[in-house]
Amino acid sequence: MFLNTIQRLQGFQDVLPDEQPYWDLIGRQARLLAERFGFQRLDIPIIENSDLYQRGVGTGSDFFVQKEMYTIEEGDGESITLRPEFTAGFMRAYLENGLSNWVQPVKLYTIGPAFRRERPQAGRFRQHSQFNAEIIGESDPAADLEVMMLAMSLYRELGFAGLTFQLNSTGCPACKPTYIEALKTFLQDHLEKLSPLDQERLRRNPLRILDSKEKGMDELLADAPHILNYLCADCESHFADLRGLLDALEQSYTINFRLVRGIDYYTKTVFEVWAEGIGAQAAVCGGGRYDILAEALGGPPTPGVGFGSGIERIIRALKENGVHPPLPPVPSVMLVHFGGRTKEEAVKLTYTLRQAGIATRLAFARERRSLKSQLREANKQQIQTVIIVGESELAEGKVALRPLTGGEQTFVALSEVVGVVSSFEF
RNA sequence: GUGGCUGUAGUUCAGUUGGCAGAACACCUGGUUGUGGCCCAGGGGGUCGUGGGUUCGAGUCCCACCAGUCACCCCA
Repeated sequence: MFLNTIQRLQGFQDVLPDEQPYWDLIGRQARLLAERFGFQRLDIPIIENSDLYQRGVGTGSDFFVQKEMYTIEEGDGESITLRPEFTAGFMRAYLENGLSNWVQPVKLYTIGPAFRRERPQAGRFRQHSQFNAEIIGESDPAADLEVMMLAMSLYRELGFAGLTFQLNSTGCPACKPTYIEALKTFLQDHLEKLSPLDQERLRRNPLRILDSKEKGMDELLADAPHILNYLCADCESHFADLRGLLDALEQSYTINFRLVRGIDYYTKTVFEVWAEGIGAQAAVCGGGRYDILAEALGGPPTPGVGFGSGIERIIRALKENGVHPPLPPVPSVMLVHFGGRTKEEAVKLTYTLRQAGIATRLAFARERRSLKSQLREANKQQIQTVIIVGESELAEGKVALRPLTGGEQTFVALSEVVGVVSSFEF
């Protein structure tokens, strides 16, 4: 490498050709399934007014969350932010474009990059890509089921096992505060068992203690109050209905009362899909219901539920599961030549073949280049048939067709090349 | 923001008590006019992450910084 060349930013990645088959596979499968489930594509800007994410994510959420956003203060006083997630932007687009006047609910999906300024680690990058699906305008638990099953179907179709649903309810403004008080009271009675870190969490965001990784917390939290015992009637029946639907589908899930969200706008259902063997970041998908988000953005009360799934983590899980994507097609034929008039003829034939729909590679050479060198190139490119445009063949108005997959070299008239090559089954 | 581990060719890595910078693979060229793969020969490519220090001499020892990686914090 040359000295002082500009390098990639920390936490950003190049996706080289070798990796593209994974992206193609996942993108194709996600679009296919989303549309089979009746979701329509919505793409939103990568940059939005900072207020969207500050209000959406909530100033009452963690201060740290905002520190991890890429926010740019423009010279004219405008503040803009690279999207750290999709949900707030989807709700903004729903409100702004009058989607509440469409047949309800509206089912939308997208796929694209999101940005978070955090320290990279396994499966976490500063730019990552998400497949995102949302159902807006519907409070039926069947909508929760729908997005959950879309996520699960994607992973199944991609062909890996070892997946589990983690399911919980986070309540609503009517019942969540009561639960938080009960949890606080319990923890304060056991303050001496809390690490300094968890004592800090207790002050800042007590729910977060539930997914604490500090020692001894498993035992302590086993006796802690569970939110499911504190749900209001509405939240309780919603959760019961969702469980009933999952049972009816014979879709297994694990109730995880320690599954929490760090963001304010979540209500009722929260869920994740965990995959085995991808390190500390086991979740390939996280989602939930957000019935109070629309109001936080200044809109009318509008229920919503959805999930986001990190593509990089899916790829990581696929590799871990030994799933290999299909390889991309390579050019079927390659034109080689010896410069001069043979080069001109090779160039003409190349574009003629491509117009006929045949994937064609052209040998490049500023000077006369040995046939050996050109054939070596063709071999490495896994070309199936080489078309040799040589002086002697050209003198008879022909070219040589050399199959690299075995078989005899043949000679074909220039005018018949397209027809003959088209008849091959590549 | 915090901590562990790791930084030598495009890649994976070796490099002895401090003494001329290496291998494999990959890439390029050639092996008698223009015939691939296998084989053989040759070639290009490195401020040894960066900067300082110790030393006659540092890839090697010391310090700082940077980057990668894994974990924590946080996780939309």
